[in-house]
Amino acid sequence: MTSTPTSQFDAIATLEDAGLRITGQRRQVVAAIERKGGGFTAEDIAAELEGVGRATVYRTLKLLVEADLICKLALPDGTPMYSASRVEHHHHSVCTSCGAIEEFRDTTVERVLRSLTREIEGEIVGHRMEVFIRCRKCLDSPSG
Amino acid sequence: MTSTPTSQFDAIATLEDAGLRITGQRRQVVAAIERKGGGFTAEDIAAELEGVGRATVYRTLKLLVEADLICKLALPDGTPMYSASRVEHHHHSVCTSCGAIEEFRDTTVERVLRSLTREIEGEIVGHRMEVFIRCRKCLDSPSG
DNA sequence: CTTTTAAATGATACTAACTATCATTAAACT
DNA sequence: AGTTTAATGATAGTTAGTATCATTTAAAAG
Repeated sequence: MTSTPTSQFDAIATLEDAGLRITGQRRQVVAAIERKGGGFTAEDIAAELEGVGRATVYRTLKLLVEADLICKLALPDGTPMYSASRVEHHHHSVCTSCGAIEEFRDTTVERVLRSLTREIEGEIVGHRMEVFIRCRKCLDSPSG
Repeated sequence: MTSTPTSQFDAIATLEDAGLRITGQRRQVVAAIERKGGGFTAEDIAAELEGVGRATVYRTLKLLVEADLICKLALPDGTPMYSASRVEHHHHSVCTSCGAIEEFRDTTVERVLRSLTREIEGEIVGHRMEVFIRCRKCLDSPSG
């Protein structure tokens, strides 16, 4: 038995707990996200689910981001990508060659933020950190 | 005599050194950026410089980003912002209330990246970090 | 200085990633 | 089953850019 990284039922249950209606479309979006390995775009999902309107896809992704069930991040040029969340308080590595997105968890990032509390005027309410990489697969490929 | 944080002549000289032509439009975009305090959008610049075409504004901003003379960053919702660079290897704090953007320099961030070298599969080629805050001015204002 | 030439510009149209509107549909509570 | 109100989808609009290409102009050459 393998682990269930992001269970559809978790996501659906979380939406339900938030007082939202569980519609067929929302189930389909959640299921489509689970089928994706790394990152994906909103248009990926919209193209895959022809029976679900584009507006609904965007609305559902926004709900999932707000519920911390998925993350919205950006490539170096600003192109938005989404990624299913597996662990809390993580950050992302993004391969600039193949677009693969991985989560990583590093407590030192949290330590940096605490040290910034002394350095930054004002109250820290959030942060974003992305590390851009050339992943092992791309480095090992013939085009190296 | 006050310091010249980002001198127009620096930016123009850098573009010139890169073998680019120094046009009136590029001078105007650089001058407009210098007049801005914190962050700004491409449309801010385009609206301010009616004599310069929108496409040229976007093209020039891209050149300046590539030359590390300005940074492109994003608000929590992904809205892109630009900010003139004053120091190297810095990161940004963005006030989620008033949009003020400040640079900060923290060597611990660089230390985190070095520690990630051991944790992340692949080669780190870049990173982005933004800290979202409520700035002192907004915290101190009546609406607190 | 004038000529040359290739880079830069601006107008226009286009794309990507959303967001607003609003009539219609359907969860889910009773 | 009936009611209510959230959710949907079609459409149009917005924001942030990019592509095309005829025209202009910086700057190198003569």
